[in-house]
Amino acid sequence: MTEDISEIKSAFIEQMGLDMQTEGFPRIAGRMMGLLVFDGTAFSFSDLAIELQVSRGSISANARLLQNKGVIERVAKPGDRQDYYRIVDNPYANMLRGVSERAARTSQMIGTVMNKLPKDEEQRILRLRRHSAFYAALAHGFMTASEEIEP
Amino acid sequence: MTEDISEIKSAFIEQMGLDMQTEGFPRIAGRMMGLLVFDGTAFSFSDLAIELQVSRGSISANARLLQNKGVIERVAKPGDRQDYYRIVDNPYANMLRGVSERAARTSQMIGTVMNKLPKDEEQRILRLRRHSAFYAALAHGFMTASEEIEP
DNA sequence: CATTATGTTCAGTATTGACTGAACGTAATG
DNA sequence: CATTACGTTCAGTCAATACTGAACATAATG
Repeated sequence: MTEDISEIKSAFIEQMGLDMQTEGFPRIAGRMMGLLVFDGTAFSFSDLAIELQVSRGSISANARLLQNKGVIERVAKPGDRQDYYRIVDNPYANMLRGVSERAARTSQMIGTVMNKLPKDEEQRILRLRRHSAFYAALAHGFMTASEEIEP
Repeated sequence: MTEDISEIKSAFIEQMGLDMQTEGFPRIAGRMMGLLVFDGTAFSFSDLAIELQVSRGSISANARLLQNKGVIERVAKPGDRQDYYRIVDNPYANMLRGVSERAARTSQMIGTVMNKLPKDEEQRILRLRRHSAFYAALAHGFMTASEEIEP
């Protein structure tokens, strides 16, 4: 019943890679996150490259990406000048806040378009209002989810 | 203050195209949706091709895409054998349900991985549990948003 | 039946973006 | 100072995918 852990691990990592890819992120970013979530420990820059079997260039790019998203953080190890990365305490709330903000921005953008329309365009204004409300609801939903995770 | 409507319109359409593109959909699908939202009326197949300045092949592919997503619907006009498309009454709730289901599936996938781990892997199980909970919260957030829109 | 209108399919093209690997700059080490 | 370790950058490659346009199938029209 209990498979070899290393098999479970690599399956999980690959799955995370695919998931992130369908969400529009680079696959390597997903695999990197998967590795860090699964093991929980900090990995050095070069260990990441070895473990994930990718070039250092990719590690550099994707580590920065995940760091900017607030998903991983850089930590120092005394007596070692390599960069170490680990998953932050609650990566998910950070991610959600990001998505929520993007939705809110889109909602506002549509509101701006709406306000440019002459007053007598009632039907059109109504449609755009619904459209804007959709993104507002999205933003709200993400915020709710983020608070649910990190109360 | 009030710009020419056709300018607002094309700006809106292009913006929708870009937004959808960043969400991982074809740009034309976004523009098509933008046009249909902005005008609210049904467009014939060939009018869509003309208005959006794209090939009929693209209209065919993207209309099907949006139709499968429950965003637009095909309507018939008496005395005209062309296909007409219009935005459905509430496209947004449909979209949200789709995303919500995807998140729920991922949450379950992680749960499955979790259950394969031996019981003494407590820390790892805890990390995966949090991870799974994240996607569950996401799915829940989307559902909330969908209900908020379409009570 | 011949012609026209309509939508789909598919091969080819263009574009986008991820990834590699080598060159590079910088800082630590001896 | 020379060497080594490290991370970044960038040009080039590869793969995925959007889009076009022509060929096609189907059905309506005259």
